[in-house]
Amino acid sequence: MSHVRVRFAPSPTGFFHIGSARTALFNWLYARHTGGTFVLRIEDTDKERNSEEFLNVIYDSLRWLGMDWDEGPHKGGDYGPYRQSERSAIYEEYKQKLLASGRAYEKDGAIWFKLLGERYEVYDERRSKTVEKVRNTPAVIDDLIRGRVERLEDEDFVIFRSDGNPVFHFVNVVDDIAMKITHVIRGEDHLSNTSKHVELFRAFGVEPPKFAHIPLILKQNGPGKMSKRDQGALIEEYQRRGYLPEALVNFLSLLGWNPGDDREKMPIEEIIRLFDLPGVNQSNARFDDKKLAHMNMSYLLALPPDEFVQKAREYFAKHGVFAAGAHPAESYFRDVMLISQPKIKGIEELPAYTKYFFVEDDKLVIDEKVRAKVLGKGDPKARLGELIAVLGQADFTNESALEEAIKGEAQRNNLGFGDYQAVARLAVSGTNVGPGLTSIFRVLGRERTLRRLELLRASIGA
RNA sequence: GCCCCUAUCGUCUAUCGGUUAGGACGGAAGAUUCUCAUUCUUCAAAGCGGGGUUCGAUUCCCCGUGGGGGCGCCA
Repeated sequence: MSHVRVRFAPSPTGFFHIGSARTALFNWLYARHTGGTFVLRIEDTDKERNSEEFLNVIYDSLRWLGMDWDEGPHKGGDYGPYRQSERSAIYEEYKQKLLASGRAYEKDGAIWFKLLGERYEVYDERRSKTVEKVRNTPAVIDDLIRGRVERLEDEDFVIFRSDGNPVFHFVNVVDDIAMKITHVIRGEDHLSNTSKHVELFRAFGVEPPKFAHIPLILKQNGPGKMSKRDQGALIEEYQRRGYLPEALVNFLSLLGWNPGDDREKMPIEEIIRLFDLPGVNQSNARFDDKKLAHMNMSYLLALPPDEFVQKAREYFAKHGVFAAGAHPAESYFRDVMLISQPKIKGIEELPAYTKYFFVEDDKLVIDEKVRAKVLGKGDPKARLGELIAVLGQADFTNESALEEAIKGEAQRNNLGFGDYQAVARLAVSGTNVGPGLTSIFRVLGRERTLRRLELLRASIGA
């Protein structure tokens, strides 16, 4: 097969939609799978909404997700420029071709594409007016996912607005020709438009590329496809919330595609190796944030310690968790994060989950409901006293030594570890959930652990 | 209104005519664990309806129905 060239052609709207990300991903995967070229082209013909900021949203999101482009902005290439707003001369040239061959004409100040065939008039109910139609033969769309699709294009359509700017259908086709695109992989919402595009390719005397219309992502609740307003629709939201891009990419790759067996969690190299267009589903997929969250947790648990701590550090910094000048020591922060890693489902849980590690002992906030519950049974004051006594000599650098020490004390009093766990946890963390108790002890250290135990004991009335 | 695509557990999906219809998320129950989470075990849960084709249809075809999309001087 000749060299594959695919493109992702977003328009800068200020958002990066999850559906766009999936379209980009399938293009990128196909390019990487075939050793082809992934082109990034910016469709910014609509001058109303267009700014550097909006462009950066696209670049940032693609980079964050790990989709590097081979040609495009910041990269260059032999078929530039890669922003449609800079390609006017090329569009003008192609417009002249159509004008010269009689396949375009002017009407109402706009330039229209002319279909071939006998003309007739018919009343259009939807637009409630009479329109001119053409007895055309159906365009044949050779789709790698849908198979052969025929669709009749029977009305001339505008290719240049009266303000002189070309429209989407025209620039899309011209650029695909000029950039020698071999495979057009895009959402199914473009399938009906494809007949226009095929007509244009033919009018330019060019064989259309292979098409692959991928299923859409439907909103989780309610009818219709996912739109910007829907919960979970924007890539930047996942970025902000500390999702792992590898997890999001893995999840997205499985929305409308699968490797043909039961594998789900796969490294990107594996996905690239297995991905192919004929394996893409034909029916739309409903978004499922629970499954994404699970995938994210799965990746989080498997993250090497250094990387996990790095992610946590970035998240804390980005969200200003620590007041300026109040950053904890690096090794302490690391210890806290690493004992929390196996317990959480997402990076975003970390600040709340670990907050008691970063307050002064006497400023520890105790959850009142938990306090009432824990102190309401047994003899908490006695247990705290026993703990304080035994922990005075224990080795705080060794979690199993701590555990043995507490178990030994429990045995002497005919009790179990559990009789100490809840009250001790309340004392050091102010809550009833968290990392292993002895992990908390080790990280807090003897001095702070004992102080917190003392503080709680002192607060309990005789 | 016209046109196009589509249809397996609640959700994502496997099955390339013959299976006790499999897996995952979510749900339920249980086990493990110092809490929580993880992990493990078990359970409930599906072929939209009607016609064909065939010895045999979830699988192929047709018609309904449901779902989705398109029909701009938006992209």
